[in-house]
Amino acid sequence: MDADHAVTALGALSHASRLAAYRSLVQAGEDGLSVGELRDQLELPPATLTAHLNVLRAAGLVSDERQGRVIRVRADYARMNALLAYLTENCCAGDACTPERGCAPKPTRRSKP
Amino acid sequence: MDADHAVTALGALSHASRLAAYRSLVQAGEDGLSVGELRDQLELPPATLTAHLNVLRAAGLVSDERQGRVIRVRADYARMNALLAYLTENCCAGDACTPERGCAPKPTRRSKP
DNA sequence: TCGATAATTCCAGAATTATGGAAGTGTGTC
DNA sequence: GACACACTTCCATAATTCTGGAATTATCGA
Repeated sequence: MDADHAVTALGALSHASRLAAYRSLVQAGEDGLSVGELRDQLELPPATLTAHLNVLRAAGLVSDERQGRVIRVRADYARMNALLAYLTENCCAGDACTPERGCAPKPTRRSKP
Repeated sequence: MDADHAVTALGALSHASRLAAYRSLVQAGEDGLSVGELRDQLELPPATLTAHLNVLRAAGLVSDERQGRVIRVRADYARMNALLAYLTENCCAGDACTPERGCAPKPTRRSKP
């Protein structure tokens, strides 16, 4: 994950409809959801939903697979984890903060020695 | 963290200059950086940097404190962790995925019983 | 082949966001 | 007070993103 990819992914998620769609997919797990199921949940016109899905696709946050007439969409967990890791990379000036543990710098450590 | 706050935070980070600024602050740790230090790193005109900082401030991702003539800016780790948690909330249909561990659903589990 | 269903692309007007020069607000120093 | 410095606000232009109707593509079943 480099800066450009991160910006693209964050931009893709920074819209109420797209974030809602993405979260539904994350919560749906590996089976994902069909575009129609997403449409029912979000109540968006088809063209609008497709436009949003295209943004998520371009960002690599979801993948899809045609199954007959329906297209099944899934969240890409690897990419999500890479994004989360990027945001916290080398955080807190080495003060024992990791993506696993969360970031919480020690309460006191001023610059003056 | 609700959907609106998450969208605002993600939107704030979805810009190359703001993401770079935020990551610098995350990596700087609790001491943060002054606006001038950020300006030197990012090489942006003052008005442009201020506009970006205002977006990060409005999203609650950074806080600042005036110290004499300089303004010191810090990343808000609590808010960052809340955002990361929101993205992975209830993920993977309960298949043992947590923000701590990352999301990696089991390879096979189709819907058909 | 024909019709129905699922989803997409095309397109253009509406809305939002980005950029940075010029002017303004605090703050410290002489 | 007068000046320099650090940063902000104001504002107008430019650039990007959003939205959804209409037309199009793809698949399935009869």
